[in-house]
Amino acid sequence: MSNFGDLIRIAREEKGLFLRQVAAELDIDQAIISKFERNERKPTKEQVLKFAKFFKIDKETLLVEWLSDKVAYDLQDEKLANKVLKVAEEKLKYNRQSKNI
Amino acid sequence: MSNFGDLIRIAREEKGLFLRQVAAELDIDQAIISKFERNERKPTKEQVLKFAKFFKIDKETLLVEWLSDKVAYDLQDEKLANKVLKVAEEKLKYNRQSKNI
DNA sequence: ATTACATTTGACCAGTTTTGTCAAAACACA
DNA sequence: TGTGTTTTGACAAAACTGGTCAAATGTAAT
Repeated sequence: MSNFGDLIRIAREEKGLFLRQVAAELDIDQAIISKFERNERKPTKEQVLKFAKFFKIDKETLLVEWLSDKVAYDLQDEKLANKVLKVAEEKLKYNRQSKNI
Repeated sequence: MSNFGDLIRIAREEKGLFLRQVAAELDIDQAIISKFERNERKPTKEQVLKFAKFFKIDKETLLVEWLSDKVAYDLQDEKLANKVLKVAEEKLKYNRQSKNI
């Protein structure tokens, strides 16, 4: 199962770059990027977009990876996770409809 | 579409109680409860359980309502919400399997 | 209109969590 | 061992949460 960290680590290695170089390019401390790659820290949305641009990864792909990591993390200890996801989906559907009246 | 705030407001009104009274009973400031009822603030998990107990609402029902509000809120501006939910579900499934090896 | 009471709002504080910075430690390997 | 990379951990700054309180607003009866 993929995750945000894997995606950016693989992308970096495919380009043969060091953390230091990516750090300089994106203006993010290399220690933080190291932590991103090991899923020890979650990036901000802005940072996700920086990575997508730099590594030419599809923006949506990376955002979905990042957001789903977050949701899965929030629900990891919840026995009710599946119910929660289903209800959340309904709520989002409902909200979209309400908005478009 | 229901939400946490509606559930506890309806429960309170069915019992004919004032915010002040619920506040005293649960030891939560009435201003905060007012905000919960209008979904202006999210309660903590402990508070959710307090409400469930006091109003005799099924614990799971209320927790699902609360957690799904939170997930839906996090994803409300995301066009990718549905993809995210699907991927998050897979991740949770995967994590549970990995744990039980 | 005034009173009495309930609810809502907003400003403020405190505590927690998140994010960024840095240098030292650990690792890899010639 | 020496060189360069990555990881770790301590620390501070910034952002976010949660609680408290009083004033403002809303509501209904007199």
